[in-house]
Amino acid sequence: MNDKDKIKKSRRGSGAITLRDVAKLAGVAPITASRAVNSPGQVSAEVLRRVQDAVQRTGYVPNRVAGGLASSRSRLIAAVVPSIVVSVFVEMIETLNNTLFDAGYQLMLGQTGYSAVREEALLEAIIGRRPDGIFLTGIMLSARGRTRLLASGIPVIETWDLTPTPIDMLIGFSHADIGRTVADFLMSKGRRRLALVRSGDERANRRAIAFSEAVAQRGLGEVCIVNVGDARSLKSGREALRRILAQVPDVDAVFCSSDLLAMGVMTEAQAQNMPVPQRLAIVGFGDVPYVADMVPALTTVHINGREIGEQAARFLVDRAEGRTVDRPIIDIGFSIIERDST
Amino acid sequence: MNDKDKIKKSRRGSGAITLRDVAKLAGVAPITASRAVNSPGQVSAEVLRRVQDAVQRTGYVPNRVAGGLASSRSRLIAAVVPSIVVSVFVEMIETLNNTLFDAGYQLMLGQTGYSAVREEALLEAIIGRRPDGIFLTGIMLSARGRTRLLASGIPVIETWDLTPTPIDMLIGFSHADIGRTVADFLMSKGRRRLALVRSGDERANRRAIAFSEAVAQRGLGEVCIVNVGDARSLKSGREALRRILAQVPDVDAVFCSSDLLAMGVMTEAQAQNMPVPQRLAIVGFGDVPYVADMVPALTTVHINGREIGEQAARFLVDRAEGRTVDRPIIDIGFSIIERDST
DNA sequence: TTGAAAGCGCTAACAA
DNA sequence: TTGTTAGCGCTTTCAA
Repeated sequence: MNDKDKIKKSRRGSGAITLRDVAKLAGVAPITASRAVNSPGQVSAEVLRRVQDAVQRTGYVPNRVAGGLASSRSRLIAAVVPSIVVSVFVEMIETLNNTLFDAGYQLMLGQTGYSAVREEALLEAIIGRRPDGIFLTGIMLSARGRTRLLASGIPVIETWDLTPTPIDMLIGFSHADIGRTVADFLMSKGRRRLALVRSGDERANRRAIAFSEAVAQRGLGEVCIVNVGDARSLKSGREALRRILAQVPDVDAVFCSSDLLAMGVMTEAQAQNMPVPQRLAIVGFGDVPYVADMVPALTTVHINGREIGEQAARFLVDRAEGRTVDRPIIDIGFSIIERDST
Repeated sequence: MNDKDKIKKSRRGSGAITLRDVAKLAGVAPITASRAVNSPGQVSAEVLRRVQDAVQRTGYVPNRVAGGLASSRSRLIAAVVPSIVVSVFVEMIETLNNTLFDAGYQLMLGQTGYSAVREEALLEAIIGRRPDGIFLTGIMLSARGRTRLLASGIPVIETWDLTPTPIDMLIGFSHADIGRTVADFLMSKGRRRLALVRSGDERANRRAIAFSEAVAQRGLGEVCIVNVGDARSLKSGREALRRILAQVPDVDAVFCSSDLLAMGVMTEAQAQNMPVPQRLAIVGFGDVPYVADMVPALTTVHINGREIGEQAARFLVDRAEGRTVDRPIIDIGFSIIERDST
């Protein structure tokens, strides 16, 4: 077959090998070549061989953009995350990405940086790409955002929180429950002067409120709360403990919004010769891998990010392929992993 | 204008609002509506107003997939990372993502999990999506991979390493230089019994070799090297120090492949009552944010991941928009940040 | 400044 | 099993 050179380049287009080129080389119609590539079972052995041969010789890679346009299936899933630097989300995204990839989907990543303006722009960019599904970290609070997502008709999964009114699917857990449970846990250990270090976001706020209420209910008075805002660093944890000690010198337990803040509190406690857990109990949030191996090992709230990512991927793929998801609202819960810091 | 309801749904397609619908509503041709949306300056004020009004009323979001197919510009950049769980890459990816987004590009993320098979599949999936650029963490070593990338004609940037034969653009630094420099640094501090804890990858290997050679040149004998493979956890750092101590009880300095491993070594040293830095000096790699605030603060090799991400984004966008990049091969260097652990 | 025509590269629908 | 036709929703090209 020496008609290989017949391939002509048109004035438009990328100039790359197309399905037409492959079909011509194999001596079949484009649609037959398409079937040979995408559903080999539908095609005779002879045709399959010839097409595969042509693909080999040309180095043809199917253009999924064109395929997506024709079939209205992009095989693209978009994920919205506040920031991948926040390690508590990283394993979730990794698992989401890998599970999707194994199912033949690609992940498009968007970061809001906890900014509403950016989130708005991101949503527009995402919907414009017509992904087969959208993964949201957290609940979509903005009414405009909800409306747009609903109008787009794209399957959406909200995560990392609970709400009675999800846009579509949901996998999360109760932040209020966590606040309450950790407070009860610490009080059951005999701690009486509780403090809390929180980041600025809404979910941390709800944990903080529930924590305070649980403490108030037992008549242990006000909880000293330090809000570190966006700064989710070890350093801000250290500073936070200093601020707490200035206000409540006899503090005996601190619940932190993240494991990193907890490490900061622990570092500062050690620097100030306050033995952990004897003098000060510390509870983190997230259970990132390394906190189990610190000395002392950190007690923390475990969130199964991998399971959220995997389950979300499965839901999104099911919906993308036209299957209905029967129980698409899941409370995945949480657990307190008790280690040496309490 | 009550011809809004004239919009008919064809049997194919997603059923979403299209540019045609908007054009019809505004009483102009589709191409005019396209210009009003994409280059408002090319259109009369009256037309602009009518089209914008129609966009508002319909909630139209342009389909970038179709636009991309027509213009052969997807405004998508693909990034290949070993794993986003490895924190040393996270800031780079975050910055890459944000810089691209601000320039109007979306990031598609792919993880190889350090697996060659996965990398191969990922490359195929990526090229099939015809992104306007490809970001690679590391150098593409596989010949097949290089060939495919070259054949695709897509701008490629390799990072995090140096090579005389990049596929296209490159931003990196020398791992051999790092190994040598850290060895010299430790020896200049009077350390004589050096050890090294490394992960399994090729770049860590090159740092290790150069480190050993520099030590051998000064006649200080064999360096004890522990390879922890894929396990980049704090725990494996702890185990590694135990193994080193079994072989070289009088070890006085350890260079680690990552800050996390270094934290593990430090944790184990504290657990064994070996004062850091008096008895044992520790050097990490990566300078992830929190190691500056630990006690003792970690001396480490700083890699400017944010700059790599930002510069790479700029290069890729330049090339995507048809500009040529004049010096597309950059050695970004590294630095040793001296803190309390040495 | 505006528009008509002709694709981009692929697949759904229908027919043979 | 294979092929023909007609789009998917947009933009390029060329013309008015």
